[in-house]
Amino acid sequence: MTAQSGRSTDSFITDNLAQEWLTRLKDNGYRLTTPRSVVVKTIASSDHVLNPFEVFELARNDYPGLGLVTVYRTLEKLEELNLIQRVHQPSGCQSFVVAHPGHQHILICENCGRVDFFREDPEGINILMKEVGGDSGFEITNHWLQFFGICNDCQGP
Amino acid sequence: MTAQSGRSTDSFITDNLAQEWLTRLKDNGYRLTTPRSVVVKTIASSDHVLNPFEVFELARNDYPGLGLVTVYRTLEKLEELNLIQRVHQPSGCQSFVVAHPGHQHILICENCGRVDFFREDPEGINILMKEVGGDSGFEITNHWLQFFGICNDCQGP
DNA sequence: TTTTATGCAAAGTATTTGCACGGGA
DNA sequence: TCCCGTGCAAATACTTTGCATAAAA
Repeated sequence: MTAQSGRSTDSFITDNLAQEWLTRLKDNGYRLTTPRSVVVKTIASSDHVLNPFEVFELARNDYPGLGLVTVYRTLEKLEELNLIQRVHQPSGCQSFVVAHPGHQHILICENCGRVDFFREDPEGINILMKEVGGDSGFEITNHWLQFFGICNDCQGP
Repeated sequence: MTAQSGRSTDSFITDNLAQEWLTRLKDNGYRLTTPRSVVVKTIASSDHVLNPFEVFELARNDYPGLGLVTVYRTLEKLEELNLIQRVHQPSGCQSFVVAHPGHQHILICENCGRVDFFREDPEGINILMKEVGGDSGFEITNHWLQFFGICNDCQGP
């Protein structure tokens, strides 16, 4: 897989998202710098999972002087503010994507890394959680549900 | 969390499992050596997730000369033969546990790493998979469902 | 006897930390 | 001006590879 920005055709939304993230950073006492906003815009405008090096490569198109360390440090802050979330895949768990908080679950394209989110059927999962807890003696606190597949663009002709 | 073997009181079962794994290794052209069987027995007799270093520490109790590299190489073979599976947790995905193939899903104690497995309701998931696929245009090929909680032994008094 | 497995040491890879300098507020 | 953020380089953590020796078959 090659790194792609996957920029939405409606760039107004993603630019707004980047703006919102920058405000959140500022509100939390962090400064607004050029390298930081370039990294923020790169991630906020992508609907693909990106690992730190992919973010670095993409962001360097806009700001060649960027250092990989700054990418790591920015990812750390965005994750801390719950603006991005780490994505676990069979190949590893170094990639990040725009966070979708609440009871949303991720859907990942195995070919290109594009992600989509869906709201789970809360009843089904809750029933399953009770059953599983009862059988095992565990007190269930959390769950992960995610789907893998092939997105529309990656499906055959 | 400290590494624990979590050996079952009914050690007959787990000794059998280790024996079965050693036979599988042999059938696949791998030799039966002391370091290898010590590693195999360590993992096969544990119901906790274990990372390579934890396996190393536990196995060294039985065979002090063991090298960490042998642990890595044995884990590789056991994973390849689908006898163990990698476990993904918020903290990372370096840990392994006895594999439960088929439509079984994992339940992990956030405190001690003990695992249990449960069989999902295939109907419920299939329905959800169809819904999710339809909405997103993805062709769903696989899914992950896992629960986190506190096991019986780790719950308050 | 032949060939695989082992453990050490070295090399990779991924990520974090130390530090002097530059830029934001 | 003050002090946080940056990029480089070095350090660390984790995993894999090269190689001579030891052990299985």
